[in-house]
Amino acid sequence: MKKYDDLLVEFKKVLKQNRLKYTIQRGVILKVLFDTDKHITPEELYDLVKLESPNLKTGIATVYRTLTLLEDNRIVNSITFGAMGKKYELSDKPHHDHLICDNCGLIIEFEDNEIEKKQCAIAENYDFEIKSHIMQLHGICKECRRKE
Amino acid sequence: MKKYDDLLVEFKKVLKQNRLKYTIQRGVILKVLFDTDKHITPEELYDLVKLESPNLKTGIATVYRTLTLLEDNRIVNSITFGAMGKKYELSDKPHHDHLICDNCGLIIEFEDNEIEKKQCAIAENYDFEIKSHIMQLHGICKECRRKE
DNA sequence: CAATATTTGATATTATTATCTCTTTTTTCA
DNA sequence: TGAAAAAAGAGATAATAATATCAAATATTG
Repeated sequence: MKKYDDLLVEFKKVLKQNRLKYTIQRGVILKVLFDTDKHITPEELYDLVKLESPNLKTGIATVYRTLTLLEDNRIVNSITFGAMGKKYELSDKPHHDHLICDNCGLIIEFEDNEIEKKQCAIAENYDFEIKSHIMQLHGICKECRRKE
Repeated sequence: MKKYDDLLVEFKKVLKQNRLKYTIQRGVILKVLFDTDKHITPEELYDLVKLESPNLKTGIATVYRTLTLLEDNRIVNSITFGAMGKKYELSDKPHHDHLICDNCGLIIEFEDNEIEKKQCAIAENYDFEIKSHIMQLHGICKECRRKE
């Protein structure tokens, strides 16, 4: 887990590279993401940002825009739930994928190097420059199966 | 590729299993999906349904509902594009995953048995009953890289 | 500090889902 | 069978989520 300062430095570097500007709003959003250790919806993040700096009057649009920006630059990643929206998390952990229980919403994280390698090989095969990937295994967790 | 009749039988079986009803609207939506061989948005599907049976006055809500129903039962699958919506396709091809160009939207389909096996092993390890999975490799395609 | 480019918040627009009443399909049982 | 009765679906539309637009405000550059 990176410290917040490192994360901020990385964010600023990314901004510079893309000729984008560092703003207080972007800083606050990153801070809140750093302080939150679970997957979070844009709406939840918006509420936390308002708590963190009430006098800033940050708009919801800025939250969405910043999340997209952070995701494009692999600083956060998201997972999509069938119908109902997306949840975001910082990418500051080693890369991992997700097992998702379609019944109760439980999320289990895992990583697998072999699969990662295979993915690279596939991309190479199609002459694709791979930037990121999404892998989600959907099903029913142990607990939910027990209840049925 | 299955024939439409087989597909319809499968659909009706699924409906029965879930104590759901077969309706003309659902039939038409399945038919249009069958006749369309590329990924399609709900909006596009809606327009095609109106063409297919103009006198039925199918509502857009029914299209969304039916897509969700079909997806829950693995008869169609969808891919999500970062910001802008989802696209659907019939699952009647052998299972495959997607390479997606984040620049031009190109979709390349591929399959890989080794990865599939590895996924099953992971699910088993966490005592998860796996129902489906999503794997997307995002990046920039050959053509787009050439242009840059 | 001035010039330039980018970001922001407010709000309009679009996409998707929820609600509610009326129909249609399925089931029940004479 | 074949009418009800029961259950589920449909369409219209309201509500919510997410994105686009645009004028004013804020960063960056030199």
